[in-house]
Amino acid sequence: MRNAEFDREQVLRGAMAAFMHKGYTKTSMQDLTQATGLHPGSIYCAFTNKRGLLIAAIEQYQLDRNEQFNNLFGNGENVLTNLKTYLDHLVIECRSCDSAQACLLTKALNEIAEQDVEIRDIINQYLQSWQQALTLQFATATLQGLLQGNRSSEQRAQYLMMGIYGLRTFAHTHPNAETLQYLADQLLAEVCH
Amino acid sequence: MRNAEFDREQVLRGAMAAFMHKGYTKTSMQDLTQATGLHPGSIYCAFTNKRGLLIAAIEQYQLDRNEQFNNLFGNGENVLTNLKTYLDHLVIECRSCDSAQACLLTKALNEIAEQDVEIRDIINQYLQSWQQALTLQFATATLQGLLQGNRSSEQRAQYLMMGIYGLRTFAHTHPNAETLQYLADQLLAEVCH
DNA sequence: TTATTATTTGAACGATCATTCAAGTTCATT
DNA sequence: AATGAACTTGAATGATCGTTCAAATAATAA
Repeated sequence: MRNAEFDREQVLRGAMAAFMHKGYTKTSMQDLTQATGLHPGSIYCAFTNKRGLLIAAIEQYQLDRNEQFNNLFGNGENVLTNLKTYLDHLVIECRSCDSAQACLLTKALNEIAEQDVEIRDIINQYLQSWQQALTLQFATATLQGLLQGNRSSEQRAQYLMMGIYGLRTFAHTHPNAETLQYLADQLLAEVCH
Repeated sequence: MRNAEFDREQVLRGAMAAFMHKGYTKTSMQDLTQATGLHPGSIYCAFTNKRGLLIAAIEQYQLDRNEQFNNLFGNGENVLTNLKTYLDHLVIECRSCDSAQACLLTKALNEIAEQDVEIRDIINQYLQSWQQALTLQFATATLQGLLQGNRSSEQRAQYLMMGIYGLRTFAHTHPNAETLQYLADQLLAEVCH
């Protein structure tokens, strides 16, 4: 017997970065051997093929994002304050124009959703669980009497998801920082109304 | 001397469809010869290379969309009615899950914005002019006293653009028709407030 | 008609792609 | 120490990629 020598998380974060930078199709195995530090044979041994590496990278991405999310919203603070912080972080991320600004889930969804049903379903499942986590936050805020209006928590979460998707795409068009911040603030105000 | 035999618009619409279906990188020249009816040599003679064909297809896409836009908003009707119709059409387009649902501008922006500055700038210019057309509609509506609140027309247009981007991505996650329609209605209500 | 110039054709090209595999290496188990 | 199963290595593979080009064709100008 023998265990793998590489650090799986480190390898997947390298692959994540490569996929986010160039997109799935344009990222070659040569790029991936460089990004992961693994030789082709090792990648195929551990992840079956390039597609398997993408799926594993997407899973790791979701795990990382989930941890961030829980760290922020699990602090016992006011839900609305946390939402504000959450969107502010998003704006900062969108402003730093490096490739890590992209969300791997939506990037892959846009690129290969129509070509690969299995990957599309995996991504949709992750996005759905993300939306449910937001729904839960809105439900908590509702119980605390922090929200106006009579929309359901699910409706608020759906609208916020739509807004986050939109903000990310809007950021690609290179607006100035104030515009992005304004849109985020407007979105938050709308979703709490 | 001799003129080209093919119908340029027809060729570009075929290329558009291919690029929207598979994305730029995944669309092979073989796909493009089939989609356009042109042989490789003719494509290279007319559009320099695959990239040139994409640029021409993007231009044609913008021309087509622009014509649709002007046909709708140039009818002299109430601006808000037209905006409602506009978003309803968007929802229908998002619901029909065929590849034409995607916006070629945002699809290409997502895929190659970071890799190709020139194409990114071209797309951004078209998206900007689209936003300006919306700004003009909001300005008209403001003059007619149709809008509440004191936000600028440009701010409303930016928010609507963000919403449209978001709605398209959200549609990729396959929500039911009512959810999409709800989000569109909510977006319109918000942007007019 | 003839000369000229542009387009069309489609086979061929080198480059690069994802993938494979046989040989070498390593480590838990015996 | 010996065994054997699992991982690593990296060159090699066939397939496919975008692109080229010389020959054939067509249309305009002289």
